[in-house]
Amino acid sequence: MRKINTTNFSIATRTTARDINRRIALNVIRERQPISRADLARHMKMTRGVVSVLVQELIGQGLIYEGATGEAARGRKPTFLHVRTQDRLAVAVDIRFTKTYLMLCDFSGRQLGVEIYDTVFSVPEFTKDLARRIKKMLKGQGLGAVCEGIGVVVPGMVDQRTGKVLNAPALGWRGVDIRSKIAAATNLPVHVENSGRACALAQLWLEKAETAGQSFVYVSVSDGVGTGIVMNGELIRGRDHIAGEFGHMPLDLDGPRCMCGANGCWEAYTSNLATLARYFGWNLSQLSPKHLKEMESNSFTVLDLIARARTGDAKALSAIKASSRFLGLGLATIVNIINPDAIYLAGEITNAWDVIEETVRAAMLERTLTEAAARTPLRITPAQEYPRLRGAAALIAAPTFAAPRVA
Amino acid sequence: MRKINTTNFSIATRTTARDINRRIALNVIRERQPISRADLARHMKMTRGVVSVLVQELIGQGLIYEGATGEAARGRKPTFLHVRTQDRLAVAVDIRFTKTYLMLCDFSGRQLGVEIYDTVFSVPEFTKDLARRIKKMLKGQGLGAVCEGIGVVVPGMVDQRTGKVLNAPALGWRGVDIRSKIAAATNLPVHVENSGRACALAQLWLEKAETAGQSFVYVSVSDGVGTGIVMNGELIRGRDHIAGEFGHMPLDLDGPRCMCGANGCWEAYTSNLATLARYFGWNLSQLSPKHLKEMESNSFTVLDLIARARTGDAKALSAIKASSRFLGLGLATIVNIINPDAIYLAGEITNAWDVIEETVRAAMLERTLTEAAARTPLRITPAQEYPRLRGAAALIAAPTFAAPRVA
DNA sequence: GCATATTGTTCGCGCGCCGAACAATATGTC
DNA sequence: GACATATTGTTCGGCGCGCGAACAATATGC
Repeated sequence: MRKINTTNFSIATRTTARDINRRIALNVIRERQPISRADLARHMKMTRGVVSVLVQELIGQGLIYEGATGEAARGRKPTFLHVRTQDRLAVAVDIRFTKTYLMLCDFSGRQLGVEIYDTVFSVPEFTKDLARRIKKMLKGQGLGAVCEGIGVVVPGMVDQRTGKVLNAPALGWRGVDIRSKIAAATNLPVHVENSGRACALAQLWLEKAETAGQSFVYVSVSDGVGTGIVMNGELIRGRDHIAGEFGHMPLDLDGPRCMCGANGCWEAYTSNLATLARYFGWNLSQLSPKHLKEMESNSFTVLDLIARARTGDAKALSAIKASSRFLGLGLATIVNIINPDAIYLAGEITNAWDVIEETVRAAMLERTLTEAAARTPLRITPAQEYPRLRGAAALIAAPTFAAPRVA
Repeated sequence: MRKINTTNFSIATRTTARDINRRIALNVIRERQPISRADLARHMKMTRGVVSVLVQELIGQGLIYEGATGEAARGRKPTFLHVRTQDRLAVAVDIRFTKTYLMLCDFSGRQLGVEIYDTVFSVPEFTKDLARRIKKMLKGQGLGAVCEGIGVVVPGMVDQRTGKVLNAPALGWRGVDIRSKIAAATNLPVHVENSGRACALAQLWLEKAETAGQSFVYVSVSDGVGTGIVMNGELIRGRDHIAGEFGHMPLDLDGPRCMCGANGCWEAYTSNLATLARYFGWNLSQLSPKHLKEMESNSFTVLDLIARARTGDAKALSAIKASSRFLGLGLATIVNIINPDAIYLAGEITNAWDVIEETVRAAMLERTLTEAAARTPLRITPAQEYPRLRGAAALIAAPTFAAPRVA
């Protein structure tokens, strides 16, 4: 029951029906490939005649191609259709506090190359260096393949529409128009996104949909807590392109100081930093960026903490369990507000899921308003490599498959 | 950039284009009536020829009608079109702790009659009584008009899909299938919704859209805090139809006990009850339903408190300001999570907006992640009568105008 | 060789947008 | 009053497109 926006709508022209059906066909092929025209027609509940034409057009647009012929018990053998993703490339960039991650991948998300190097904080130098690396990376590829854009993930506030980094405290960037700078240096389209939303995009566009999970929240626990909201198959970006920041909802207005400047954010209770602080007895409120840098180089991570807990370190276990409880309390609030089909969980702490699940679930039950809501599926994202980078790639690949705007 | 759900989509048939355009035309007429065919064609950027046919169909369906002829400086005078709403009726029911509100209105939201009576807590008696009152109310109307359904608003958890009241503590109802009971007693279609979401529906479907405000949050501060989220012109209902409960996000995990059973919910800090409790020095944690009942009959409301504050009662002013600060802190979290185009505010406390605006804004700035976000428009809903009842009516009227499902 | 089954293509039909022509209706001007 | 002009609303041929049915292509089993 969506209301039509009478100040900004698209009427249906005589090509609209076909545009819609062609795009649906592309998506069905994408999810069920390899698939024959006849099967496609059955899934779409259309006649083979129409599907045949749709397929012809998609082939003409270079979006799909005919593969091998399949087997059939009787009758003519089907011609399999595949989405053309192998030779459509995207460059993904994930700029983080210590390291910058660079990946080349195709439109299906398959990795073709990864580079990790120390982050350069000076914007001009960073851009120049990045352009050089991308050029080199693309040269390594075969000729047929074409790079269709660069997706950039930044930890902080980003205006996806203008491509500006509003505020990325970890990098010390404020009001940096990173998109035009990289676009100018590489001569490629550039899209910029925040890390939490990027992960949600990756889940939406590059992972196999387990159920009809068209509404979900992605929660990534790392140094901070990044989140992205997907409703009805659409990433929520918001008026100022800063939507989705569950990490900074309060658990206690007078709680520990958070990186964002406020007090008692969820992030300040359940992030990796919070967990380590709890273990080592640090006062999170007094940690300066300098301390953080030292800690990174110190290189004792939550993964190490989990290992200690597994070998019987009671203090480690209690630090992890405390963070898990806060994790669950935050998830309960997400459930009360969004009531999503599922919540995806990522981050180092999920490696201890067998240890913490019970605590997380119990905490959720403490604050969810119904028992059914407390049973919201929690899906641990399998140690999929580089979710942020995959999200950056999804920024480039998604427009090819997105639903056309209608009404 | 919406992803197509490949397990549940609608292909475009040869009538889809017209279905879409007909519905768009209906909505444009609705928002700009009276309007001529020629004007409609200009607004829709279609030829008059097509619009003429669309209009003919809408008239045939009884959705619009031709009115008077308008004036034109030169040339043939236009025939004005109007949406037929006067003789399409809806019954709205708002069941609350002390009183039940019953309203008859047309599809434009115009009130034709209101009845207020003591709430009957026994479900069979309530139903029987309600059916009798509705029958009588409808008899009072002219013959031509037809009632197309009953919208029911319940304070608590409601599954809109099944029509069941999951848990309404104020009424003591749990697992009551109120929809089929009322439907059976009245022989009319019944839709049930939670109060916060109903208010959001009313704002979306029955109020003139000030801007292209297709994404907003409605916050209603009364005994509790009810909220509804509208994203891209669609009310968020969620997997279990309990989405939108910002009222129960925590401001402090160890804060005062809330009606919902958890501690430190936003509601427990900024609701009318919380404000009054602050003024009278009550301990909210220890208030039983019985106390609440007494307080209601006591009939000292937040409106009285505001009056006292205006006449110089410093204690009253400080109680109001304290609630306002918590209101702003909660709004900041809403902004960080949803980043809506606007937030609509309703409830008694908005009558003191001139007094509290500064406090609310300052509190928002404390926790919003960017300054732009802190400037999210706050729209005080003009003392529109009975927002819940209007939402109940919107439940019945909305399907007539909603966008058709495509792709 | 023939019946049968399945895939993929082609074609007539009717729906619906598009553009243009046309009818209807008004105002101004000579 | 005749005529030019302007605007609204209708009609009609052209063409895009889904739909159903017929047909061609291609396989298996007897």
